[in-house]
Amino acid sequence: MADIRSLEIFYWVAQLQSFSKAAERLNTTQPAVSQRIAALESELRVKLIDRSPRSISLTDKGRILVDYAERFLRLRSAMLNAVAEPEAMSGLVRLGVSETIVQTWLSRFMERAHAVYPNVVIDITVDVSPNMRDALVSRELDLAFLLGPVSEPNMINQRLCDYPLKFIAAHNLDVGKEPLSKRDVVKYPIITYPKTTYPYTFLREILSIPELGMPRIFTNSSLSTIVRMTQDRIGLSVIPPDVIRDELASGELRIVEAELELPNLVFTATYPMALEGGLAAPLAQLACQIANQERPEDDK
Amino acid sequence: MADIRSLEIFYWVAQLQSFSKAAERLNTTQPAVSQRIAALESELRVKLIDRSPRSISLTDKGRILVDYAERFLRLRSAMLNAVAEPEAMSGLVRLGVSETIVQTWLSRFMERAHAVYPNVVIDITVDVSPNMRDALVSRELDLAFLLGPVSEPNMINQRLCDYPLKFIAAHNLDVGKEPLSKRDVVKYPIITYPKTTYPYTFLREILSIPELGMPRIFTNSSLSTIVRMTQDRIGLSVIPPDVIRDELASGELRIVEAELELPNLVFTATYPMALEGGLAAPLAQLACQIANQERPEDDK
DNA sequence: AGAGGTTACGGGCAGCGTAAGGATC
DNA sequence: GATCCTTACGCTGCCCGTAACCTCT
Repeated sequence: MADIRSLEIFYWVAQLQSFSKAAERLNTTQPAVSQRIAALESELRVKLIDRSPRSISLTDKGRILVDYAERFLRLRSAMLNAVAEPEAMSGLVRLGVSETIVQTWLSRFMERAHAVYPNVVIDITVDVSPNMRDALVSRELDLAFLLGPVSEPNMINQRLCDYPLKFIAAHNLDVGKEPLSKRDVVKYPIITYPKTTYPYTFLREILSIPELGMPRIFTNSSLSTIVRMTQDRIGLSVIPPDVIRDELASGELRIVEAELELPNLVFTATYPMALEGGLAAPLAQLACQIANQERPEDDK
Repeated sequence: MADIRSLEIFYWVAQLQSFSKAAERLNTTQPAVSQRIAALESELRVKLIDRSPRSISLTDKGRILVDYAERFLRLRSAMLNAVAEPEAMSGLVRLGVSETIVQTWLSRFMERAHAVYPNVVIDITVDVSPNMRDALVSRELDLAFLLGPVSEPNMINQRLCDYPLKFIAAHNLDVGKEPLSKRDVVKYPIITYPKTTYPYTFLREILSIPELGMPRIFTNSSLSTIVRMTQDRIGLSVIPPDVIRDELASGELRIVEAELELPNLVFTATYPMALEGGLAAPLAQLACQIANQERPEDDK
């Protein structure tokens, strides 16, 4: 009676405003969801959901129950974190990751995560931060490592790491020895993150010189392509040096000093409150450790 | 996973420090309890209970889990009270009742309770208050209507009703017209509640007259027997007039005024916090209404 | 016709109760 | 031997998934 699983299912139906989406989210079938909700309603002797053919909405009692369901899920998370061994944690976490993180410490994170939580399946999606922000809000992601805090209610942001942005050039691109002025910089095409992201908008703003018109900024959603383009001397790229540590070490690429003040990229682990299983919080914690620990070269 | 039923069972095992007692309490068999606990332990990958052959004790993790289990049960109660129709409530409530209550408004309470919560089974035990206090502490009762607040931690007391104590005599017992002095009173045997109860100890205290020795106090755990003894002119009884409303109305018994200050009997509905199902709290609430509503004669 | 929810049906498995086993006093 | 928990085993009933159905756009 009053099974917690039913409440979890009801919670997701309420969140996603759809039986079928909830079924997908919970890795089950739509009839199963339908049945659980029906059972819950008959058990409580209360109608919880108004089924209009085209969309569903919660009744008053339903709205109250969502609140309780959320408290149940939170309590379960807290309980599992408090008493269960990590091996006991299981489930699927939909993790969104910014490509910058992929190029730096994601693999280390995945290793550790799998070691600590061997029974947790992590589903990774690589995308740009604005998309992931939307996906978090619409509950398509459980957790994301992305750029900047997400200032939505019910979102928890945990700071992971700061990466400075630098101008990067191929070793054989002649850019002189002195720090570049703004006018020097705009002689080259600039290669950086996609238009929807903060680095792009910032560069577009700061590099605008009225007499010269728009700077040439090439964007690419694939970091490795940006790196490749830089190696091919297409232009200067603006990325964190941390993602090209190998190329810097081998001298293939180098940092070009400039007189421009570039902001740091701040990454956060962001997740909605009250997630089922409570996997998001400990994984964010783990990511925080990984992101701030010594670099792998120090291990050897 | 992390079924609330398992937590409920674990909670009772912890409370009663016994698998078999928990099984009895939950209307199931001892192997079923054993199995649930084993499943819980393997699910959390944690040992929860130290099984010594002669007694069991909780591990550290077990102690933490009891706390969470209690919070789950409380949350479930709150949820059911908030969203469920009363008909959805079901289960067994072990109710202890003082005989005074039986003689006054218990039947009305049972009627209403059955009307509002048709699927709740109430198991009534009539006993004296000190026994019920022990039974509450040892969790053999879920709820009791008894004398005075029970000042135990984790017990909730809700005031139900005050009944004045009076000296009662048979109509044909000659006791004069004037209010009786203490010396008048002790000429008669006094018939009242059992030795373990507050009225007895109070009377024994107040009626002690050094020159005359101990007053004769007959005690009886059956109120109706006390009434019968009073009718049979064995002596004066000290009981609340409310329990003999019919006999007073018919003139068979009468109140005898005395110069003694007798305390009121204060009844409370008392139950341990964090009970499963959340039935105790609403039933106590209902009892409070019944106990304070107009008397049945006013209905007609 | 297609999206979205309900109803019908069959199979798998969890959980319960009965019964037997084992350990300690 | 008595008490108390565990293990073994068969059965019931729940829950899930497949599939057919309904309804509204």
